[in-house]
Amino acid sequence: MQNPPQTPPEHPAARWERTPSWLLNQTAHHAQRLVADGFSSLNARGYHYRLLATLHDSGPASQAELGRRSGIHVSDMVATVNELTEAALVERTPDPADRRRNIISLTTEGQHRLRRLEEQLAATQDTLLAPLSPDERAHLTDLLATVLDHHEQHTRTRPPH
Amino acid sequence: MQNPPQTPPEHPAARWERTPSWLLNQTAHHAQRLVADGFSSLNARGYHYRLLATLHDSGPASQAELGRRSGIHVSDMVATVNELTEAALVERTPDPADRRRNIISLTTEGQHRLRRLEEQLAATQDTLLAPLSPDERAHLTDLLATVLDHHEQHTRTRPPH
DNA sequence: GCCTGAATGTTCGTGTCACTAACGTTTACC
DNA sequence: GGTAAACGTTAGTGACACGAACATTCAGGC
Repeated sequence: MQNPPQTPPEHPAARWERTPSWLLNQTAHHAQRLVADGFSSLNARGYHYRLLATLHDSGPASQAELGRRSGIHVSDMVATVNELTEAALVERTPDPADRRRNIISLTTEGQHRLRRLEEQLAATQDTLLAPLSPDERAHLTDLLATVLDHHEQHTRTRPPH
Repeated sequence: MQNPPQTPPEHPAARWERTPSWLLNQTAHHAQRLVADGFSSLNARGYHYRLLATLHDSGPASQAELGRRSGIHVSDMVATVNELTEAALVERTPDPADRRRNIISLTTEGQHRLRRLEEQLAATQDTLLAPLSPDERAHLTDLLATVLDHHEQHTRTRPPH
């Protein structure tokens, strides 16, 4: 049901198909599928990468803190840490200074895996933006960032931690 | 991305936060939330709008055909039609010419509801793109459409019929 | 020091979108 | 007439994002 230029009669592309939110969601869906496919070839999914990257960027932390940094919900964090622990990519150690907390840290294996996921992700970006020139890619990124930033500031009345 | 001068200090934005696929997904997520919120104030969700709009655009059809036109999976179509039927926005009539099929058609109420959803959606677009100028909005739409078209043609090598 | 209130980790459940598998019925093709 | 396809339906999965509840542990006010 694609609408090639020569689609004459019936469906000249419904109006919602040119709606920014629709374009955004559809494009994001394609992007997500590309990313997910790339990740799943390494037995990972989005949350895994996000957690590993967050750990690599700002070091070991409690699950709650990691949730804040990565944007992963605390309850999803549990499962994510479980999975990564089972794969030995991450370590869960009780915090001696605060017995409520677990300290999550990257293992060496985890760092390796992160690197491979990152390569995968970079390759995916290229596939995703294939039809755009470098200038267009930059412009798209800028526009998206502007929109995103705007809405994050409007929804995130986040208390400093 | 934007490093607005006032970028919060703590986390200098992990690298995945500048990745096109990330920006796309996050922005789409905000968009989807805006849309969903707007729709849910009218007791609807995305599939409802898509089905109503598809019906309005290309007229009554079987569920399978509507699935093809709207991109809604056949099995989800069942639930969507159920819900809309229950709300009397749509009618499900057995096709006398083909007893496998149901013919789904818009009711008058359904047309009204569609109009209200459309108004909602239009308002949401404006909220979504608030930080962009008209030119920027058009450019963003174009870029997204380009990417989307490219990937739709690449993934949809679907046999027609 | 005690008590209250907050934070933490955890389990369970919800919602949306997308998609797969299976099944019975009905139609179409050869 | 028999096989293959299409149709509608049910049920289930997966990813992502949230909410509610709960027990344990810590921290601040008094």
